[in-house]
Amino acid sequence: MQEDRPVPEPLGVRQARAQRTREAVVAAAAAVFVDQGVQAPIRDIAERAGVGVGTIYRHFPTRADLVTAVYRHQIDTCSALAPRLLAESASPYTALTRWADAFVEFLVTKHGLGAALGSGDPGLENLHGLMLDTLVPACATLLDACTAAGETHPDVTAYTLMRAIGNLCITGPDYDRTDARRMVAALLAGVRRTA
Amino acid sequence: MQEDRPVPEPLGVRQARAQRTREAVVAAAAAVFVDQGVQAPIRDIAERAGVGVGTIYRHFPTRADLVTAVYRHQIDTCSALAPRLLAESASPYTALTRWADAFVEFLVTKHGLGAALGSGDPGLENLHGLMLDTLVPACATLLDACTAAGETHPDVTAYTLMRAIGNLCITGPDYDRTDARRMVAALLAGVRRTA
Amino acid sequence: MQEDRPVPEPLGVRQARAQRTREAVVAAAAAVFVDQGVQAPIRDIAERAGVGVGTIYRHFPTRADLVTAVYRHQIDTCSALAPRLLAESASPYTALTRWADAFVEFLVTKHGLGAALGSGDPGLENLHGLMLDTLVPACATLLDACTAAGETHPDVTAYTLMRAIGNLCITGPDYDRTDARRMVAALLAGVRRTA
Amino acid sequence: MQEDRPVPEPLGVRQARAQRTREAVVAAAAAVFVDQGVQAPIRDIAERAGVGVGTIYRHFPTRADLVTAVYRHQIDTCSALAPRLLAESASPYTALTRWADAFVEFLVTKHGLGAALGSGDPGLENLHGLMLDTLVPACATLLDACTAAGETHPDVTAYTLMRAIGNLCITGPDYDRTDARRMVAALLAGVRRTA
DNA sequence: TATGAATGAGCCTTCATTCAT
DNA sequence: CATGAATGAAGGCTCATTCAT
Repeated sequence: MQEDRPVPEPLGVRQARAQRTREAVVAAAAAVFVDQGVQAPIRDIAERAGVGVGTIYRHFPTRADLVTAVYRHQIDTCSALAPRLLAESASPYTALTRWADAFVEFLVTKHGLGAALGSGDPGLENLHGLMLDTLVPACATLLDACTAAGETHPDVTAYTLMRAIGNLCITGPDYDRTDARRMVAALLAGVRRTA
Repeated sequence: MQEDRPVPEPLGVRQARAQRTREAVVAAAAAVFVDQGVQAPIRDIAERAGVGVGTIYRHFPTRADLVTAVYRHQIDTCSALAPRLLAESASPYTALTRWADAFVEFLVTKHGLGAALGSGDPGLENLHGLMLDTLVPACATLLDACTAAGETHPDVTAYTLMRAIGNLCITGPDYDRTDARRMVAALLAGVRRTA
Repeated sequence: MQEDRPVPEPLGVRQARAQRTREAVVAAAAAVFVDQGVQAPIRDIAERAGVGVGTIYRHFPTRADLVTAVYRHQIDTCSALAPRLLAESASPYTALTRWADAFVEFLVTKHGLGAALGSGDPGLENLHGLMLDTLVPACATLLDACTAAGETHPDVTAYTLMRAIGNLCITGPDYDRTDARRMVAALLAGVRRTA
Repeated sequence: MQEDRPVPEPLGVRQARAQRTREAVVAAAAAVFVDQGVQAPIRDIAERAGVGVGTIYRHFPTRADLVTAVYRHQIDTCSALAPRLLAESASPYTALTRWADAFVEFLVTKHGLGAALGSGDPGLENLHGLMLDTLVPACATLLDACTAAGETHPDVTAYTLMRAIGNLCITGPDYDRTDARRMVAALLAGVRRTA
């Protein structure tokens, strides 16, 4: 007595359309976040995406869901970079600096994310958690290798280092990405163990 | 039922009262900023100060004016510390690290100020300007001395360094003042020229 | 060193104005409640009162506060009626029926209050509490006297009776105040102990 | 990539499936009404029934249609009870009280229906009409018999009585079904003509 | 000067309803 | 027939800001 689904195939069509809508929302949100920061009104995002506010809420019940979606892909990419660099680089510390370069590049091109991470804003805990779950382990891989090789001080944790790098990437009119890069480089130089 | 005006007060008395009101507002704002951050509702500050909201607007037309007033004294103190440390310390770099310690101490005890500085929030430009006008020269005094002594890289500007330190002092649940101190120390170690 | 209040008298003027505003809001709310019920949009009430929504929220932080204010006076009046009727009437039961008449009259002229009382709507607990605190004791005075005189069944509580009367006063197109009065009369006849 | 239509189903099969869907919706609605009242969101009902919201709108264009469908069967049962009780009972009044007991039982176990009936909510007129068309005649059968036997006051109409009973069955935290039963019994006692 | 009542723009969120597939 | 994504009107609530007294 099997249930024969009345509409088996057309579902894919609708799902595809919904997926496109979802992506349009994410793209619009990313753009608006650059302009206005992650606290931008939902309505602005909806308008930019050309959808109704209800559509945003359907796909992303909370603001944090949307923020997370916007940055997830890039966070994953950044995370996946760590083991690759570790394998390719001459030393763990070199890998760490290269990875930090990539992380900085990611942060400074995502205006507002750094501030979002540091804001402690409730409702952005998902994003915070995402960072913790993906980037911190990636960073830890590199840092542990450095520590094992005696290249860095052992009392610096991956989380603290990432948070510090994130903070250093909060740019503004008189402190641009070049400054951020230079300061991050200095920070890494500072944690290097002078053997 | 005529209005019987009381004897008009001497001008000095009125001004003194206004000054006291102003100080009460600043004190209340400082307390509220610690609890709620610099974006706290004006009304909360007014209530804490025991004045009407209009009074706050009279004394501080913009929020930035209030934020600035709250931190001005401490900023001045911090600024005045620089030449003293330079005179007392064995080397310019030592003076710089000590001064940074004091600056970090100031920032991490002022919940939300670090974030305010880094937020790029329009309306907080006054505070930004205050930093520029007082702390940057103070920091520059030390940094220039370091550079002159060949202790630091010459391509690090006082403004950039201050901004970086400010960012590193944006604390949170998992990144406290101890972490901030350690990261600032690492940053300064990183800008030191290894002669 | 006494604080001499700078503005002692004008306060009364403003307070009087605020009081008038408050009363205008209550009057508008009463009218709107008749038209739309107690769940009417706050904006509608504000428009009817000729004030901004903020003014409503200033005076009545919750909807229940407003509902309560609308009916408080009449509830108090109704409550105060009970001892008077008890003193004037030939028997406690007569007093009870007269008081019920007054209560019914109050309810049926306040379209929506009966439904509000019976709705169990959270947020209207204040009103419920007001009823409990003022009308139930008034009713109990009469009912206890009846019971003491052996005129009514002792297992009917004042609260239950009031609630029942309230329910019977939920009128509609085909069940008007005349019907409500008749049904309440029948109910009271039913609780009368046939000696 | 041509659409390969499956063999078209016989009409009867499709209709049967539609009927099952309809019944699933009614069952889900009944359950949701108990939990949330008759104003529950349509989506909640659709989810509980495992269908899309569009399906509900197809079968029941208005909310009242759905409410009506949910209670129709029980209303019919209750209605059919009247002549049976009249035949079985010792007196018309006894039949009336027994029928009222059944009606009360129906109402108090259907959370929210009593309030729905008394709310005067436009859009629930269908339900109102259903009551009028089926229950009122049933009640009238009994009431007319009572009046003819001189057991009740002739000026109480069946509609008014039913409405009153319905109102008395609006229960809440402090007025439960036991109270409702007692009050209905009192009401009926009150309309009894003391010969 | 100080007050604080009043204003209303603005944001959030829910949900009834439509319609293309 | 069934689906459920999309829409957008509607209502709640907050708070910066003004201004008459």
